[in-house]
Amino acid sequence: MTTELHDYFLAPSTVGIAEIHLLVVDDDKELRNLLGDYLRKNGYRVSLAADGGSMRKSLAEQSIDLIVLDLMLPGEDGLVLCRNLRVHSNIPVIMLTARGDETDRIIGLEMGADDYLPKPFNPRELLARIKSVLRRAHTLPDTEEPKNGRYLHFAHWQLDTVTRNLRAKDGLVVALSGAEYRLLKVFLEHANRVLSREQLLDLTLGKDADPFDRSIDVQISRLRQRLGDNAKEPVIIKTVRSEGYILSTEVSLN
Amino acid sequence: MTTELHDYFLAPSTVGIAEIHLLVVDDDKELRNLLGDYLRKNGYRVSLAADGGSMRKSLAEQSIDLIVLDLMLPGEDGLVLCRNLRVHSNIPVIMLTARGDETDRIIGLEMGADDYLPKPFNPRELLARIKSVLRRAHTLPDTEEPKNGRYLHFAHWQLDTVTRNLRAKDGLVVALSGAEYRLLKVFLEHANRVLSREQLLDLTLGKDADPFDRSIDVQISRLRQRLGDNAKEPVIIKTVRSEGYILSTEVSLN
DNA sequence: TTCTGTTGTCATAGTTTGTTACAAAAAGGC
DNA sequence: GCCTTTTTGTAACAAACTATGACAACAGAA
Repeated sequence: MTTELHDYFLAPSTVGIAEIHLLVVDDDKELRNLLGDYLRKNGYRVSLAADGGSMRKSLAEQSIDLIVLDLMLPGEDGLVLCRNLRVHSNIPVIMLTARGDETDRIIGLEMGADDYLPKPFNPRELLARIKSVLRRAHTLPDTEEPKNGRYLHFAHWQLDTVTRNLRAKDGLVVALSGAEYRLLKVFLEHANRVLSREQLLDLTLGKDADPFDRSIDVQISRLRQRLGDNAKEPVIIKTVRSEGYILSTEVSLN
Repeated sequence: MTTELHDYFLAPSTVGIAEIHLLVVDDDKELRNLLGDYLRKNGYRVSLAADGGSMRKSLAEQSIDLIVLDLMLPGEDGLVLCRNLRVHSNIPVIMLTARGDETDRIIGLEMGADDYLPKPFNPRELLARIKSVLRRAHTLPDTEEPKNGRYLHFAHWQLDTVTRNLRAKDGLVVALSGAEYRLLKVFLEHANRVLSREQLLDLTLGKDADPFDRSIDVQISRLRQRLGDNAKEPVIIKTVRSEGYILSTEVSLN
């Protein structure tokens, strides 16, 4: 009896049963404590941070499920923090901002926030958004897409869900076929995890695996070519021998 | 009471994304109809359902933007329905419930409702919440898109059922032929759903499908040209290989 | 009638995707 | 090391599918 990788992915719902740990980052002490109390009263474990430094400290020491981040922070800007979070982890972020300005909202989402809440807000509203974002974030395997806003972020690549293009910030555009798009999307949704051919088939085509089906290999090969990833020394999608493939986001493509 | 000519000009009947389609699910017939009338008077398109069964039927047949769901339903419980909705779709839900009980509110949000309204409520309150939830749900960082040529978001269009013109908010008017009009109308009525060639033939011509009929393909091609949608990279009407076509209003669902 | 625009059919070209076959690479045994 | 087995990469082929120009039939208007 072997333990299959598959087993690890079947029950991420258990994550939701554990106590969920939020990190509230706001420089306004009163608001911070108020939020902390309110969220605790609603069943969350809550840590607080006043600035980017203590935020990083908390992140290093604890396992955080979601960050509530004020846009305006002394020292570092919330947007910068948010972008860094996006690049270095996939902890969901809800941004708070002083004005309900459309521009801010766009910027917030561009920077990779999972949701956005203009001050002043109703705490109930925040609660609802936290739940909603967590729901999306924890729907890891199968079915629904956690498309937050328009793009899926992959370092500084963006997968355009409308055109099915992959766009780099520098303007480079890569057109993908349907299958390539689905495959890459699945990888992005499960970044930094090994995905077996079985899983990939299931997640892209809803098909179950014929034990000797090489179609995934071929699609991987095609996708790598599109992404400019060399199979001999792949940087984006790596092969895990006899297990499957993994997309790694710990990659800088400069 | 006379109908004046100018009424026609002021309020041409239109089918479009602009018209938002609500589904009210409540077993109390009187309240249901009352709500329906009230919401229609306020500019929404409204469907009604008395129980979980007819709710599902409506959802299968029509493109619904938001559901107003009573907590207490005969047969299936509203909460269960709500949770199922959450799992299987992302249509926003506003829950109605008999008591203004805090517990219920929490439960409602737990189950994934986007908002919650205790009975008895002021219909204007419901209206406000509907707007608020829709605003949140439509959190598309959309509109301006590049670049070389026209890239219009489809939500900005309206199909005029009198003149059979397609009108853009910016004043642009596209005249459609009869077949194109019927086709687009069907797409709008079933936005964000994949429609098979068979269905499209049936819905536009009442014809059933000859398995080797390419006429839909040709009409799609013509419609795309009218809409400025490039077949290589369609934004409005996308091809779903071996399934059919889908009109997407989201800058999403894959 | 003639003219004009609409619509279905057909034919052709182009795209996408799974399968197969074989070479190359990796892992192990000796 | 060298040989064998297992696994992966991918070119090449084939099958399935889609896009659309061209044309003819048709309909309605002038």
